[in-house]
Amino acid sequence: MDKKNYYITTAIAYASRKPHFGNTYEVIATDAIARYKREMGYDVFFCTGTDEHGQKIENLAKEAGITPKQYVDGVAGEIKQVWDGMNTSYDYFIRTTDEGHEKAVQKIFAKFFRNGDIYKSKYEGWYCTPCESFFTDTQAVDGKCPDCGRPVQKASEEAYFFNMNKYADRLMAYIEATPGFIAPESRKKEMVNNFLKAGLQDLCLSRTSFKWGVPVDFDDKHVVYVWFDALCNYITALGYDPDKSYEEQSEHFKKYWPCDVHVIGKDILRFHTIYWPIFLMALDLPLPKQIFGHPWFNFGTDKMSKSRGNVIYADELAERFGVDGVRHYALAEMPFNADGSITYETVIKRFNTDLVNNLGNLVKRTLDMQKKYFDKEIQAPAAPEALDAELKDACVKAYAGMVENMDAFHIADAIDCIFEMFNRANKYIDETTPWTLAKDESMKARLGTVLYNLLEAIRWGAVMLKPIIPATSEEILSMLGTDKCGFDTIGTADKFCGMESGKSVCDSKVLFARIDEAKMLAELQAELDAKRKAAEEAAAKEQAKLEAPEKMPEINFDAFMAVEMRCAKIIACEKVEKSKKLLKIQADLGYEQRQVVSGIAKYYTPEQLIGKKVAMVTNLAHAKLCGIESNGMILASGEEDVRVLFLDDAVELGARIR
RNA sequence: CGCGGAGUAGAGCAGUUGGUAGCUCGUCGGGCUCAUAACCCGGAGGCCGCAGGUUCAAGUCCUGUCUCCGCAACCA
Repeated sequence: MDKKNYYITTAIAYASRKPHFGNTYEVIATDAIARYKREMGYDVFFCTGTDEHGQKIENLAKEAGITPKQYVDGVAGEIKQVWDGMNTSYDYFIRTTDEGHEKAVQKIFAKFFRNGDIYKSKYEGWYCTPCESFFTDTQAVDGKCPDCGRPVQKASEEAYFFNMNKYADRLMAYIEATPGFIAPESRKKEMVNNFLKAGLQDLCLSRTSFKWGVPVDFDDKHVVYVWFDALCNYITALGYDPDKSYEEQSEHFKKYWPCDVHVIGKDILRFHTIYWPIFLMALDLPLPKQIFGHPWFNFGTDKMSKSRGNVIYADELAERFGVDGVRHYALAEMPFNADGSITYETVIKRFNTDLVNNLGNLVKRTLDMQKKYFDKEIQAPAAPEALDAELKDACVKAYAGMVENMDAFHIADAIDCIFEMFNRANKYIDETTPWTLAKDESMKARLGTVLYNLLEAIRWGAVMLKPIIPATSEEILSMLGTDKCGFDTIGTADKFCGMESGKSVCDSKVLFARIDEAKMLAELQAELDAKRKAAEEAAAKEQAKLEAPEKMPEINFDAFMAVEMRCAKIIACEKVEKSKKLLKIQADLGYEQRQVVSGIAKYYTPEQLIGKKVAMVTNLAHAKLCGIESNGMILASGEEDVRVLFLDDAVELGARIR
């Protein structure tokens, strides 16, 4: 192999709805890395795509009155459009509904079953449709999903399970032996301490409760679990053939697998650092070299969410700031290890400061002087001075810093290095005062040299910006009239001579138009308010719908009477440490005392409860919550706004309630 | 005592192996006029969460403590 290969992926986007700015960040960041690696001489394969199966999509399609396939075709198209709009240079866009992918997933599943990694058993638990997740009794009784808080349904189904523990030790050894496998480092500890050391549970890999998924070909009641289906994209996108060993795979596959880096959101690290490597071990394939869990963008200090009406879309931002305005903001503003924050104010500030004032103005003032003083003709750098070396050094330093940071995925720091160099160039103009030189005919050679150095510095900067804002980079280089565009034309002091004297530059253009901050902020704020209002109205509508709740199956009188409810007086109550939701309650039933743990800490303080009489279910199976014994249940209403059912003080302790 | 991260100028952040506390934005003042009221220079503004300790010397090491965040657990 005479070329270094580099395989990089994003997580595939779930095709339930259009991705917001936070989702789009991942693709932009991955694109910047992919472009950077290409410039560095790697043969890069950059893969992204859409995850299109699952009950949630089946439901959304049903609501829309179309088939799931029609639904995902629409959304996948929308996602692709956003990715394309952001000028992302993916080499392959995979959809999990692609025939080749589905076939391969079926074969992998069957192979696991043949090899004994998957066994058939029975699953009983609670299922949250939006989250596509099963929960055990201890996780989700009382009917709510621990992740999203929405109701879960009781589900019992025959299912296929993957024997995780068979590979846990090997995975642990791999993680320990591969520094940087989980990045950033802090995430590694979370995964190892919380999951691997605690012991893995076997993962349920099939579903029978809905149809929209890859069917298990030897047992067609089942469809494959969406996460399994989705993770496989990383190898099916390379044309993985489950019937062959690694050595027998296609040249294309072997060229790029194992993957160099999976860029993913920090929220799905568990799937990528635990389940995915284990699946690969079961396939006898080499493991990816690195999983990079990037942080998320918040809106100010809040999470972006549709219900809050604060969702920002990349393409809408691009209408105001241009594609490169959005790319630059996303890449420059996101810290490496902590969540980033987007506000309209910072978007405008960064745009004006970096792109308009520092970069755009530098290019324009330099080109305008070249035109004014030399009719655009590039002069030979014939009259050097000590000052010139400082500018040259700044360029060399910027390149070295950019490379170091990009290699570590510290994209924002890499951008800082580049803009610091532009800053130095602006200062150089002040130091050399070309307009003064222009007044003295004898300084003509010096003036030509100064402008040459400036043009060259701009060329270096433009080349360095290729991975970040490719369209702008290209535009600057074309204005300079140069074809020296690659990383190989910059980097060391001896290469500070790419501009060719005798050639001409082109007319300057305004690269980024200055934005009136107050004016646009007012516009954007008005839009945001409108969105908020719409979200509130939608929520109100939703609320109105709830007046006719879904009916539960009828039960007979005996079934109802099987629930023993009695009046109890709360005699002591305290918060459960380490828990946001739980109160530990001692209640007196008259004939005995009970300890009950209740998840109402958000709504009641202990003082509000002590001395009150409440309705208690007394024959509920006891359980442990956060390690604390609970023997009963305090009745309360509501899901979002919980209210305890207090009883009239006249009710006798221990009195049966029916 | 479940695991881990963070608390530094008005805001957002850097501070590597302990040795005069920096950057960006904002703010105040000055300079320049090639340029998109852009560019350049300078000032003000911090007892580096709190309390102890080690040291000639601590944002940086140790101990304790408070607060915030992530993961896990969790609404009987």
